[in-house]
Amino acid sequence: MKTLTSGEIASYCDVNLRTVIRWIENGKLKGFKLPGRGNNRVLVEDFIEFLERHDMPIPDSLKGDATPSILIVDDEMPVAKSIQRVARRAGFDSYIATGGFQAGIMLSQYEPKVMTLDLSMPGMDGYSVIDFTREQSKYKDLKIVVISALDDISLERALEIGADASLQKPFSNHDLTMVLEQFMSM
Amino acid sequence: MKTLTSGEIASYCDVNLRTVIRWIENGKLKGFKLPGRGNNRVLVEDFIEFLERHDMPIPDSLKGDATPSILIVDDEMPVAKSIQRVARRAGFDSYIATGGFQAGIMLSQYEPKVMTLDLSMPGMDGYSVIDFTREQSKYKDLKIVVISALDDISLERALEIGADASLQKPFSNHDLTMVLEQFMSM
DNA sequence: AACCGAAATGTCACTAATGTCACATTTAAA
DNA sequence: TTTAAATGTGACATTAGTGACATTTCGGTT
Repeated sequence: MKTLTSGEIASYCDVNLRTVIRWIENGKLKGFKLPGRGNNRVLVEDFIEFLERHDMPIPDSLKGDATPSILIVDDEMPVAKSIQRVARRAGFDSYIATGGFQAGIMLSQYEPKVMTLDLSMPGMDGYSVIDFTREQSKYKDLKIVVISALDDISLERALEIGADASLQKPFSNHDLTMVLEQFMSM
Repeated sequence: MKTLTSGEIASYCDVNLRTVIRWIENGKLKGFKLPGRGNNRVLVEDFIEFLERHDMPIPDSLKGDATPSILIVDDEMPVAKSIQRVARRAGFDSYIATGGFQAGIMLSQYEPKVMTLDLSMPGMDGYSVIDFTREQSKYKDLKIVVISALDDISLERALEIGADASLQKPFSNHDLTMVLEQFMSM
């Protein structure tokens, strides 16, 4: 729940402070007032929404974490570690979840940019994970990379219901790197 | 009767600590002082009233405390629904998760006060869920109620590794109500 | 092109609120 | 008990809000 002052918004938009206050007064920009003399505060999310609504450029410093991460979901630790190595070599932070429950908590906690998902984890339906994630608008920007030893048809089905890429085991480090770099730079 | 420190309020409002103290001094925000040097404390309800009075956004983490909820983790929807009925009749809000992944996300998102957990869900190790949850200080106050058709020994083991109560299937609505009421009032 | 006028934005000075800093002291955690 | 983190305080530095007025912008008109 980070907020911005009218002054910060003024400098972000390269506009006079007076103008920002008028935007808020007119209801063009949603904000609220502190009890004292009524200094204005604007929620970052409201400001971003405002910028998008007016097709204004969004400053990098507002775009969330400076270091986007990767969540690796795989019950086989060796495999997970090897994915992590590739990720690290490409310069990305990553976390490993070896079960569905952990994956859910870590996804919610770290808000990674990319999630690699082993479709064939015992006792966990990868498809329903994709389904459930895609239902939540909160994760609409999350990229899901399905990794599995299953056949092509299974991978295609995963793509159909919302995965963004698929890799068949065994995958080449090069292919994985390409996919990660592509998604992490978006 | 939870209270907040001046520092917590400062970070909630994204305002300097000095300012919060001034608000309290001016009577704009109701609070009281500790005997020591007069460190400030503010009742959550007073703070919420203050936020509402000034049309300021109310942080999710405070809304949660206002209406503590229950997360029901069970893959069998009829069972989950029946637990939910009991919860509702006792006056509690509840959410249902039918898989580990969903459970993780919902736990993190709703921050329920109590989680009922079916130990014998296919393809999901209930013990590891308890283990993982207990490792995180964030969920140290979460009450875990294990519900299972397994034998006594399994239930006891669950209690040993961190569950707070156990109920054997089939459970009586009365027993469940008692457990829920006990934990929800803590 | 030049002109016009309304609406939006910028400027300025002044006052009040908020932030900063250093340091003593208390709390809470280990 | 020890130790690190949080809090309160005073003096002072910055920033924000306001009103009145100047200036720019931008569309339509000549």
